[in-house]
Amino acid sequence: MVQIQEDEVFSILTGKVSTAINRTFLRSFAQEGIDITTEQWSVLACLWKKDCVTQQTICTLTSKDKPSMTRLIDNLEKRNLVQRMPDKNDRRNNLIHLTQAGSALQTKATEIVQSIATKTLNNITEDELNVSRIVLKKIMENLQ
Amino acid sequence: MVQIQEDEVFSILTGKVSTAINRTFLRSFAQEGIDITTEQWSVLACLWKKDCVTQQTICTLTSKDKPSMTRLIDNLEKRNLVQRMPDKNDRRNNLIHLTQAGSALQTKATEIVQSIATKTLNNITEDELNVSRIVLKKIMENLQ
DNA sequence: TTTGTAAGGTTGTTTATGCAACTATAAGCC
DNA sequence: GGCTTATAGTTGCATAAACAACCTTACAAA
Repeated sequence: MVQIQEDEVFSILTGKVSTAINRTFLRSFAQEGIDITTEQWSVLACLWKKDCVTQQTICTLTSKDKPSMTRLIDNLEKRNLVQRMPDKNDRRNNLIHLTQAGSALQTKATEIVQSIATKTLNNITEDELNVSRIVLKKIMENLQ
Repeated sequence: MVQIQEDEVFSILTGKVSTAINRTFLRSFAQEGIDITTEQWSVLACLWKKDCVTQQTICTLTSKDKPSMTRLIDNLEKRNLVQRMPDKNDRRNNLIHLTQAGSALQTKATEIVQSIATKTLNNITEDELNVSRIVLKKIMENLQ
């Protein structure tokens, strides 16, 4: 049995790492004059790959629940970055559509995220990164 | 430069892993009839090691900011798990003191956390874990 | 001793998560 | 067709994070 106490792995349990990354995200976006949160970015990132999908689809892609998504989309609509569209084929669905402003953010935001990733992963070797990928994948499977 | 896109490392950026762990925490505690959140647990865990410390000390240990700590302590006081005590030597300080109920949780909660850790890290080798420790440490330094 | 500054905490606002309960629409089954 | 069940989305409530602004107490320097 793996004994966990007081080490770096422990801190992932307490959310230290993710809140640190989240803070960096928020500050970097704000610094560049982009007024969105990390979570809003994660939704936009889905739409930049494939626009006009249902809220449920985005839920699955981002591992968020339906109420969270309702409110995220609410906030993105407030900022005029996306728009809810009715689906003629299934009236239960909202199709989430990027506005022009939402599309326009892609280049800049992607640059910022890339630079955060570069900074965050500085000094970490390709091998270490590959092991981490495996570990993260196993963790997600273990939590299924 | 490390190119980040669409992989497991990416998902740590989006917070997927930490929210999944957080969900597991909440459910496990609830299932065992312990009505605390992950964040409340992280505060209690500090106090179980050393009781009667200032809020600021706990902030540092948990990497949370002062307003977050004020409210966490508020909620822990509501549940009668800790108590704010005045510090005679420096009246700016609140010394946070475990109640009997707060102390009593330690054994059970520690068992639960240990079992979550075991489940979460299932199938991960000692070597992989050690690399992950290094990577997490580097990430925290990079974000410092 | 007075004044400036630093440190510990609190409060307000916005955003987000978890869960439960709810509405509306769709689809399968008798 | 009518009933049941599943799916998509919303709302309410409690908790938590980030940041800014604020109050109180301590301390150091002029």
